[in-house]
Amino acid sequence: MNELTKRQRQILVYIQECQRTSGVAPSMREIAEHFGFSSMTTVMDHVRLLRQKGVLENQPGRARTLRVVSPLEKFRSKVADIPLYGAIPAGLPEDQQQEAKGCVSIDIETLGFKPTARTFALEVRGDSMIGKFIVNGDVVILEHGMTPRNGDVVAALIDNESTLKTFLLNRGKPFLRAENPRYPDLIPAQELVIQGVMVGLVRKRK
Amino acid sequence: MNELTKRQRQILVYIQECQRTSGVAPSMREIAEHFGFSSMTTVMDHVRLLRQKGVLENQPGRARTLRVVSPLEKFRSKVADIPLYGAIPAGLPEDQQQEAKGCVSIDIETLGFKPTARTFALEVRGDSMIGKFIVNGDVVILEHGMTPRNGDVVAALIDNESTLKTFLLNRGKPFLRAENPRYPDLIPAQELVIQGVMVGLVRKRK
DNA sequence: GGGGTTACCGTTCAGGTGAACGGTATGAAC
DNA sequence: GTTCATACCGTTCACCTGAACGGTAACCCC
Repeated sequence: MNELTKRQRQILVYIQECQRTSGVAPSMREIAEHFGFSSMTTVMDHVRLLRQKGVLENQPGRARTLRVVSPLEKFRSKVADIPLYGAIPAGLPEDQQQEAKGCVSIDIETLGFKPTARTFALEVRGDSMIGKFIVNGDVVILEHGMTPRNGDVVAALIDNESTLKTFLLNRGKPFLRAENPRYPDLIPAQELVIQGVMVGLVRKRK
Repeated sequence: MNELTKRQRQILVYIQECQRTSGVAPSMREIAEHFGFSSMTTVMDHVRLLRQKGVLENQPGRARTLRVVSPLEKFRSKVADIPLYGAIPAGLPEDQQQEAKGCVSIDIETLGFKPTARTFALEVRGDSMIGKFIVNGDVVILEHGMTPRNGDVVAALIDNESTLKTFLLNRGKPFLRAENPRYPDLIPAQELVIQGVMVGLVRKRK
């Protein structure tokens, strides 16, 4: 009895579709029109059943408040949009999301961190950071203006290009180190601009 | 001139807040009530200005269609909710999101993969997979029922617990290998149940 | 001081909208 | 064959809602 019928599933999918494409839930009449119903009651019946089955919510008496309830609802947290830059030239992300080339959307619970206006993402090129288990193609999420702790991964501006390094405190002095035996650099941090501190990482299947 | 005034920002934030908390945009009168306006025109004026400045959209003539436009709008793709299991006992994720302990929400563009009902996430314990640059605390996203390719990371059921291994084809025969010199196991894949193939990974700051 | 912008008020109206009335047809279950 | 759930129709009503009318006050800029 708690199973959805074919028609009910169609209606649920349509409501979901509307929310995703236009961002707004359909009105009862719009649902009727879409399915060719000539009566409002038909829609009301379906909505009532879907609500009884716990897969749909609405605020009575108010327009367009239909909302599909997912089983994961109770776990879902806020989703943040983080701009993905191709490369960060000297300007730092002050002038904001103008030259973003993409967008990483992820919930803040999984990220373990509430993004700010100074949070951004970069795609990793090369394997200079395999020592920190970061590989080519990974997307790293960074926070600009954050004070790095010893051992943190940071993005630094080297030769007009963002490069990932490990931030180290050696006798109180900050240094940057590449995590790859082929590049055993150790650069005094003062000489460089630190663009951001790594706060997260996303990897997709190769 | 394209800057928002304090009042305009307040109204924009309120609209955003409504969408996030109740999932529905406020009506003009609800905005008026919230700010103590006794006239509808006040709200209409603000909405008109916010629309002119390109930070707000609405579908004329239809109720509750206010939508905040983000600068990242054009890059944003659909966000998928993936159940995060604490552990997967023998049953496999057939019985669905009942015993999920969390939810990973991420956009499908970043994930590089459109999740299905058989997609799930696991938290990595231990460093048996550091050879594949997967560390303790990482959240791996897996697809159940997918055929693994040579070298793919898979979750297998060992001693009633999900363990990550590398899937290898050795002279046509499938094997599972732990990516840690301390565990040089090489197990014929037939003896084990492969619960999923890794399709993504999320790491948060330690 | 005049013009432009912002920020409000009060009112009216047409139409969108949820909700409820009562009805029919179909198929599965017992 | 009766019962029940689903799936539709047609209509009406109150009120929510967007949109537009015209007006006032404050502020900044030139």
